Amino acid sequence: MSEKRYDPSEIEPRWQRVWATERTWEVVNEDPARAARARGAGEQGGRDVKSYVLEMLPYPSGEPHIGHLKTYSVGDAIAHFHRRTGHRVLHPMGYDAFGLPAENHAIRTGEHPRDSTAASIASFQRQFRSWGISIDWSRELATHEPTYYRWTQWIFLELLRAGLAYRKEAAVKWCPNDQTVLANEQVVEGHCERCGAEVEVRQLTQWFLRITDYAERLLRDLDTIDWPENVKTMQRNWIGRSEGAEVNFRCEDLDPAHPVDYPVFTTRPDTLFGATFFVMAPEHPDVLRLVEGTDREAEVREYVNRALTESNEQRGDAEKPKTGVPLGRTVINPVNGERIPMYVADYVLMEYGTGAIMAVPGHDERDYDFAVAHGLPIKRVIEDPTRRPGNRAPEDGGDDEDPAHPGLPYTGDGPLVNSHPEFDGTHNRTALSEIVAWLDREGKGHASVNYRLRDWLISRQRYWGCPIPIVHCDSCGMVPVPDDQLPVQLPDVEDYAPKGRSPLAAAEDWLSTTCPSCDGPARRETDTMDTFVDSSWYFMRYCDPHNDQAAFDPAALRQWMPVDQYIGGIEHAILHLMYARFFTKALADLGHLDFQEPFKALFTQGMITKDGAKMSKSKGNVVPPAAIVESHGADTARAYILFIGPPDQDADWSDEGVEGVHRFLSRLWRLASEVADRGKEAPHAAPPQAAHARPGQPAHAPAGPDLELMRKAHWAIEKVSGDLRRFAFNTAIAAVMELLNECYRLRESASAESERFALSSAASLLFPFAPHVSAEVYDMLTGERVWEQPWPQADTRYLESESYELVCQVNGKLRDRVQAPSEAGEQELIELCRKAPNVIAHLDGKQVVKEIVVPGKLVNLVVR
RNA sequence: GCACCAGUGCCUUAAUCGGUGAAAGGGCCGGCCUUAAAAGCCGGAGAUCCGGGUUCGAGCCCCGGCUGGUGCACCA
Repeated sequence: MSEKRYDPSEIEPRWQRVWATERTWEVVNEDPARAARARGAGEQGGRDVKSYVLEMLPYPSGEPHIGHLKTYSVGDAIAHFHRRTGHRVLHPMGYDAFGLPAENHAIRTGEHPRDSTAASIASFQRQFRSWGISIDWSRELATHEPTYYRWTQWIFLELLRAGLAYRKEAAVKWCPNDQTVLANEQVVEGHCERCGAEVEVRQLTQWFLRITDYAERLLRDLDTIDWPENVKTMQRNWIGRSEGAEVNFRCEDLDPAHPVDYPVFTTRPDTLFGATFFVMAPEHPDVLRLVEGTDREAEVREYVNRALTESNEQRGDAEKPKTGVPLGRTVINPVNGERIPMYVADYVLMEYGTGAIMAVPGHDERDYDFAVAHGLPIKRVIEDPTRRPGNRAPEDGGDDEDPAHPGLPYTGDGPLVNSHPEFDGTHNRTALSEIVAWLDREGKGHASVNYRLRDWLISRQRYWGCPIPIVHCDSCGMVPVPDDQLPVQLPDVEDYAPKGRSPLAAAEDWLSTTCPSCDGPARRETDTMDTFVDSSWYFMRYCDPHNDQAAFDPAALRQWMPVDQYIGGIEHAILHLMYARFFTKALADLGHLDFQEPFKALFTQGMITKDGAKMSKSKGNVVPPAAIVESHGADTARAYILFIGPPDQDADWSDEGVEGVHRFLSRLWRLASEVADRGKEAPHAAPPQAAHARPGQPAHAPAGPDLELMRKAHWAIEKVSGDLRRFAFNTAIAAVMELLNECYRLRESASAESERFALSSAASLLFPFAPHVSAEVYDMLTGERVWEQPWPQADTRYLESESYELVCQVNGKLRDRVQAPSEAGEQELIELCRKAPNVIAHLDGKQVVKEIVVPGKLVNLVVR
């Protein structure tokens, strides 16, 4: 027998060279007129139907890790499948090159971030090529290149001109370790998302993007896109829409002639009559004014200072007892004129609503805790319809319920009580809208919607980012850099170490400039942008990557956008995916685009773990993809990572599993060489193109082992096609394994022609997952290039047969099996079943009370 | 605490509409081949988290519980 062995180190570079020299995966933009015609042609436009397949761009740091291998293996499988099902596929690659890791590396080593980033990008490029990913390299970009960030700056200025970018002083999250501010989204449980340091609060003047203007649309349009439900839910929660009312509480204590109205936001205006006190956040600007010169001042000052210096984590702990101090002032409840005492307490947040709340301890758990701790009155204003008077609440609450306030706090629905004769007895949901209407008529409040989403803070006091194109002039103030002077280039600096201000402030030559407006002396803005700004529009740049007149030509975007299939990690469910949607909507409003959502469909892949734990350098359990490619080849690495489990779920890496997949590819290759050799001895064998032939007449009607093999092959075609459409790559690969097992089982008995057909079909189906060995095997068997072949079509005649095995059940238990003709009717099937020997035995002396027939499957006789 | 997802051989996964005796790979065991081993080929053992319900029939649907994961969490 042949001594040849499956050798990926020889096969893989050979096919990679073909794809590189022939530029197989490049697509060119069509001229707009033709593109418009193609769009008009609609779905059946065949080759002209575009498909934009995109994986989230990598952050180039060090070399690619196993997560990258998974992302691009998934994306490449989809890209190949789309190509072979008649789409023009755009599948580009780029690098999210600005960011903290490169800068931190520079601080440690002095190596310029540009150099370390370039080295890392080179390593990513090398490995992506060695994995055989089908990328259109002609569109490659990196966000740190001036040719790219010039347009990032232009977009910033567009947003500024539209009033969507602004500067304000605010209490912001500050990372003491990275010495920079953070976006809300980058603070995880009070710690910096990147370095884990505990985050502090600082008052700083910072740049923001007005994403909150888009809260409603970001929420609503989630219904228009094909994304995983859990990602949509996370975005909905993050946006946090609450419907309620804004209600004014009047304070006459300072100056009765000039009362002050303090608005509060509440989702429960139906409980207004139960408000027994009023609480302000420690940051509320009026807190100190309200106590100035009173005997409360000292205590309040002390409390506010303590609250402000407390870490987020300490303050945010929901388990912490409710603290606060009285202000010695009162406000008037607008619905009943009652004067209720004012407090300052740190459980009220300045950033949400108005920074002040009405407290309804009878129907809110936090207010209840506070009232109990401070001896404040607790009033029931909503009856619990399920509660029996005198009865303890069932099970829970029986022990820890406060006997003084049975059944409180109660947050459910029910009729109003103790409120107002007009509302008592009305169901609270009805009363709610009536009370809001009444407030509105009286000018004491109005319906209102609140969002949890905050504006996006984009300033970073760091070096390695996109400079903000603004100049500060003593006479003109803040002046945007004119478009024709972009980009504002990032200068070189000596010292990257953060000192609480941007390292750019030390670049004297760069810093001092002239005002574009008055030509007087001016200083440049020294903050850089959050890297999420860079990645919020890169998918558009791919459509027109070399344009030096504009960020992109709208006509180019019309050809490719939106992205048809976006692929990336679930960790970007909120940050990147929300920001990119915001940019798209803002740019659409400014007339630069004509679509509202950037990513039509999203696939989020799960994490690869090792021994159940996240891979990390500190744990020493990283599996570098390069090592697997080296030892087993890229095809094995790619196919294994897709075979390991459903791609949207986390999966644990196993070295044995890699061996198994390698063995599978090896068996495919070996049997294919054997069959190809056999074919040479029998040159008259028909070229096995049956997979693509119309269901017409086969050369001969296969029978016996040939028929079995043909059936299995067509079954696999059907199975893999369906699995690919639903991203079930693991089961698709398993189906090809089954097909190959069948090829081995029947290799002595089936004809060379059938074997060839089955094996070339297996290679064709495997191509999206293991392109090199599939191309090799297909070439050996057919002399054709598999990627130029259309996706195989299952011949339905092989999927059904003239007879099948009918399952005969008695009382739901399998008793026998008989052959039944496919076209047999129900009565015929019942007769067949009743005649089955083992069924007769079980029917003995019993009466059949019911007959259940599932055509094509079974007959169940119910007896008594 | 709330929400979502998941529990199938030793491990990782599969099982369209509820319809056969639960499938694949790895691991393990045995056989063939070999002087022997590896590789290869052939074969084997081995599972639906627990308790109820619906049904002629439940891994699949419903209810309750247990376990694990993820997200959110003082958002008024």
